[in-house]
Amino acid sequence: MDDATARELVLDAADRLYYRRGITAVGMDELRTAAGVSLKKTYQLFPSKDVIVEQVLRRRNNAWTRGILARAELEPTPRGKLLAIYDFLSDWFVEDDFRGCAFINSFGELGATAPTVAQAARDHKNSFQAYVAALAQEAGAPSNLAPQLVLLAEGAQTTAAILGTPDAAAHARAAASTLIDASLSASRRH
Amino acid sequence: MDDATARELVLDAADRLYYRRGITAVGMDELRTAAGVSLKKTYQLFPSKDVIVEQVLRRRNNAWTRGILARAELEPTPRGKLLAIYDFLSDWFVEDDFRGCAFINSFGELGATAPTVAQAARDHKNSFQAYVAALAQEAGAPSNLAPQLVLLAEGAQTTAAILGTPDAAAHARAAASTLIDASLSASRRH
DNA sequence: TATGCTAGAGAACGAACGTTCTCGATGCAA
DNA sequence: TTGCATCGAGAACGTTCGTTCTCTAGCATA
Repeated sequence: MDDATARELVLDAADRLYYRRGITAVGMDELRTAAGVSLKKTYQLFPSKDVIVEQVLRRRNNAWTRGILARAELEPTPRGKLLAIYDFLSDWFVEDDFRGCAFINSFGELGATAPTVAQAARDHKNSFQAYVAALAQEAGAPSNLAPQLVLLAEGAQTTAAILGTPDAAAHARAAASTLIDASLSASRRH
Repeated sequence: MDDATARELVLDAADRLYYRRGITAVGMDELRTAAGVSLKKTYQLFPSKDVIVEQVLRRRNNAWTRGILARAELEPTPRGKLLAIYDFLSDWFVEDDFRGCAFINSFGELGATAPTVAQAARDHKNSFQAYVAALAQEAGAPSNLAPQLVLLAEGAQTTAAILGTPDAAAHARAAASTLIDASLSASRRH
């Protein structure tokens, strides 16, 4: 088996299992079975479980960014692109295996003891903040709008995960729409 | 030593350690040292670690409710009481040992494998939702305001925890103020 | 066929966990 | 003082984890 495909098999299985059950709950033995890659080869490709976790989180961040961007491309206006974030969340929340934001979950699980996990969560949230801030500026809104929209997205993810219902996406979208309108009309007044 | 005080010592120490480092990361041996209660006595008072976790979460929920209510009592109007939520968060976020919402963290850590932990998180979030909904109704707002305000509070907690900065409380408060005003003026128009 | 090489299955290892057990010390009733 | 119950410290137990090691089967090459 090719090294590259083995790497991918391991990371795919790790992502699925870690997201569904938590990182600590999934041992290397179970990962090996799910990936179909021997333990020996796995340790040839990755020096430790920590590194697998790190790379899984990096892939998750890329997938998130791609998903958000793909949804935004369907919308012509900055306002539409901002609201597309919540449409993206809405689609995600109804998926069978949705279990919240992987970064929030892994931060809660390992953030206090594993600095690389905490850093990955910070990086992810910072890059999302930057994305929203760029869109908000493009829309002509003052700089305090973006952090507010981010809070709605974060809150929607945790609420949908814990309560197990997807309603939070619609609530977040409605609130975001209100905040955007208020922000733009306020900036027009000055 | 009195049983009641021993119980309290154990739960106090467990709460502190679990919150700071995560539940799985804290063993019974460390808990015993921190609490100053022997392992034997601890297992006389609690049948298992799971039960300790359960009671710690219950106490956390009570403390949260008391804190929110105490802040609300300082405000005469429903609108003020709603915004007091974010003042409460603001005070909390700047505390040295703030590390996010214990329920979100423990849900991320154990929600997938420990049903009682997942249920405790659900109960906590539901009771908070109900509290906000009652206040919003008292303020004369339509029923879609409360879930939006809740999302801001949840998002602020995770954002402040992961980024390590307390700014999220102020952003949430400003957004909440905007949403309340928009909601009340909209309901007056109908 | 003989020989080296690779790779996978799973045993092995040391550490850490939750939980129970042992043992010696202590305090108190008679 | 003696006997007895209680208690804490920490050893012990069985399990699970991450990681490494062993052993065997298969395969390419001479």
